Amino acid sequence: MDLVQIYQCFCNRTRLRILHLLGQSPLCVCHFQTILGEPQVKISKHLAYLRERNLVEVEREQNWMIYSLPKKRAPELERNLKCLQDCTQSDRIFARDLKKLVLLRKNCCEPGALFRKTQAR
Amino acid sequence: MDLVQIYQCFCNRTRLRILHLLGQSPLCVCHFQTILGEPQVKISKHLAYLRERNLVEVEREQNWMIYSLPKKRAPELERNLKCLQDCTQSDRIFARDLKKLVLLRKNCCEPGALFRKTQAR
DNA sequence: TGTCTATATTCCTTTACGGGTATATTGTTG
DNA sequence: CAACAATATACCCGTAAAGGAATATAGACA
Repeated sequence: MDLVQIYQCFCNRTRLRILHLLGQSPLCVCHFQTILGEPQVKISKHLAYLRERNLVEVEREQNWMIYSLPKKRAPELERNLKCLQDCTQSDRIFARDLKKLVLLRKNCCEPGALFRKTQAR
Repeated sequence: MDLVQIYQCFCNRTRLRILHLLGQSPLCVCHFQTILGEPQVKISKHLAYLRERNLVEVEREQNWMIYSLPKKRAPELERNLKCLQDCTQSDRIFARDLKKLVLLRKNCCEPGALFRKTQAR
C-alpha cells in the first residue's frame, strides 16, 4: 500500500473524522451525517474516495451501507491509523465526535449489524 | 498545530522524501537535488510549501540555505514524523534516498554547517 | 562593480479536489 | 407495481496544487 495515498486520504478534515470514528466501530452513512453534521452528498463522496483507495470497506445491510476499516490492513496503514488515534486524543472536534458516537450507540438500534464488532485500538 | 495541515504536507511524494531525509540531518537544497534527482524549482517550491506550514526551518550559511526539522515540534508532528520513519523502513525509494545521503555525508564537505547535528530518531 | 553560485519567485498550464444541486439507484414495504 | 428510505452518481463551479520555463535575488569574490 502506497504511503502517499494513505496521506492523501488523511489530508481532509471530513475524511479524517470519518476514519477516526471507524476506529471505534463500523458505521453507516446516516450515522456519519448525524455525528459530523455534514450533508449526505459530502459524506458519501468522501466515503467513495476512501473506498476507491482501499482505506475502508463496505457491506450492505438491507438499505444501509455499513462502512468499516479493512479487515486486513497493510502495516503502514495500521501504523498511521494508530498514530491518528493518538493524535486525536487532545483535539476538541474529534473528542466531540466520539461523544456523539457513544450517544448514538445507546439510542440507536438500527441497522442491526452495527456496533457488533470493535476494531483498531 | 493542525493535524490536517500536517497530512497535507505529507501527501506528496517529493515532500515525503524531503521530510524523511530531514529525519537524519539538516540539508541544503542542492543536496535534495542530488539525492532526489529532481529539478531545483521543484525542490525549492516544496521546501517553501513546508516552510510556510512550519514543517521545516531554514538557516542561511553563506550561499546555502540549510533546511531542518523544527527544533520545537508539536506532539502531533513529532508522532507523525516518527510514524513516517517507521513506515519508510521497508520502502525501496526511501531506502535508496538514505543510502545516497550516507554517500553524500562521506564525500561532501560543504557547506560546513551540515551534518553537525542529527535529529529525530 | 561585475560575475558566479545557490536558491527563490513569477507566470503559465493542467489536473485534482471540494462542495453544492439535482438526479439516479437499490432495496424495502405496502 | 408504487412509494419510500438510504445511498450513490453526474454535472457544475471555484480553487488549490503540481510542475515546467524563465527570471529574480542575495551573498561571495575577483
